[in-house]
Amino acid sequence: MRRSRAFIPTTKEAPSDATLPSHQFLIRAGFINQQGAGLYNFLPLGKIVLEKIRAIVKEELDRAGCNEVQLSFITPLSLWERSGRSETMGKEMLRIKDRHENSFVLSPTNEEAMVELVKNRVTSYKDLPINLYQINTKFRDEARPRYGLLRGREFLMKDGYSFHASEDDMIREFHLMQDTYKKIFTRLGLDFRVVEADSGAIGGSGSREFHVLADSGEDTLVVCESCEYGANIETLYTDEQKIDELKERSYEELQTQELDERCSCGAKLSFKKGIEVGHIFQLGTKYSAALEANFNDENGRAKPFEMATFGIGVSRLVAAIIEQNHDKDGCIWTKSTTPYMVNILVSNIKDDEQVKLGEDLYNKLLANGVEVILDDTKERFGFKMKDAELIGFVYTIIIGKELADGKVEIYERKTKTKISVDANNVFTKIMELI
RNA sequence: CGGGGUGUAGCUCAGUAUGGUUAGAGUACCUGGUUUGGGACCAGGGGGCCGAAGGUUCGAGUCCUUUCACCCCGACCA
Repeated sequence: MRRSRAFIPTTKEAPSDATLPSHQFLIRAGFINQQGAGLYNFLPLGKIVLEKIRAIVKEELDRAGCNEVQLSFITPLSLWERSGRSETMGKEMLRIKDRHENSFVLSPTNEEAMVELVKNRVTSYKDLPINLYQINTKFRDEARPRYGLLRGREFLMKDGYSFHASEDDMIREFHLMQDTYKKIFTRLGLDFRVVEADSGAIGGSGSREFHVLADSGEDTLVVCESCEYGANIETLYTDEQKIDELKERSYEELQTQELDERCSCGAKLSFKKGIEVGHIFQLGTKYSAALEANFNDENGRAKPFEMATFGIGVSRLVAAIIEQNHDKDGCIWTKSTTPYMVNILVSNIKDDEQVKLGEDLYNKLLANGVEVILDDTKERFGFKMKDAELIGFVYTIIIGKELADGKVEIYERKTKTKISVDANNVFTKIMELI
């Protein structure tokens, strides 16, 4: 992509109502813009990032044997009346009527629809297990949307549902998905923790949340400084007062807070803030029984499916990545999520030598499958650098005044370091880095 | 859903108390010129139904009524 042809509306100032870094930077850098309360448009850069995350999620799930489907976003209200959630979900479900006065709902989640899909189509234990998922728009009419993409009303979510002949098999799948989710968040380049979200009813392992660690997270976690252990304070403590008191503390205050308890591995525990980006849950037969979705077991007896459900907040991840990876100048994308891996900055487009090298390099990188953008605008050096830092490309190749000595620079956004390399070697060097 | 707040140029905001020329600034944008390593400079220019509707008045961005939208704190939620 040529910057001169790209729709990337960057601004020096953020709208006054954006408070979080991810919200401010994603808007300033031209990734998203707000359409209404909790409603966001994805501009070209935001769309690229969203698709990259989606692709990684899909790849890992498919590898784990899941089937991608796409359910209708609009669902008949009757489906929700049968499960009882028309009542329990209340106003979060946005209801609409068609021209025939039939009532529909914008899908806030899809347990019912997935059960309906499988019911009477998967009828034998021989066809189980089966794991279906989709990456699709959800709508929840939140009382108070906020924090940009972190809590929107319309959002992109991966929701998966598995069906099993036995509880044991369902638990096996649960652990498989837990491992798969770890792979996904690791590939995204995130510092995350898997925490127990429910230590009660279903025996301690029934529900796990995946949290991206970030100062601005809404959830307070206790994590081990050595092993993988982590827990949400809402489930760790039974004392409501203690939970409320901890919730009110800022990130800085929590950092200095000493914990009396120690992890079972012996290491120290500390408080962290987290953004929930994934949740896996053992459902049992709650929905299959309610909707009479049965299969025949070895003895030919009808039994409701054992089920589990698995969610990832895809659009929320876009913001979570930036909450964890930013500085005062803007976004710092991870290698697997950057909208472009390489930004070629031609410092002065009136300098024919600089332009020629920029064009050659651009074409060569394109030919080698590198995600590259060529900043061929007529802006000055400082403007282009600020823009590159705000957007957060992983690498920027600076073609500028040092070209007179046959040198160019490779700038790494994360560390803000520049290394000088021979113009002849820059292609080889950048291919090594990416 | 309870409490508080804000709507004026693409964006950030003045102006509203005490109604009174043609509604301002910065930034962004356009034109020309000078610049070219950290969001340049000079000159010129375009851009507004002052959220919407109704009312008071000779006169409304400013006062009154209604309404819509958005934000913040809380409750709720994954």
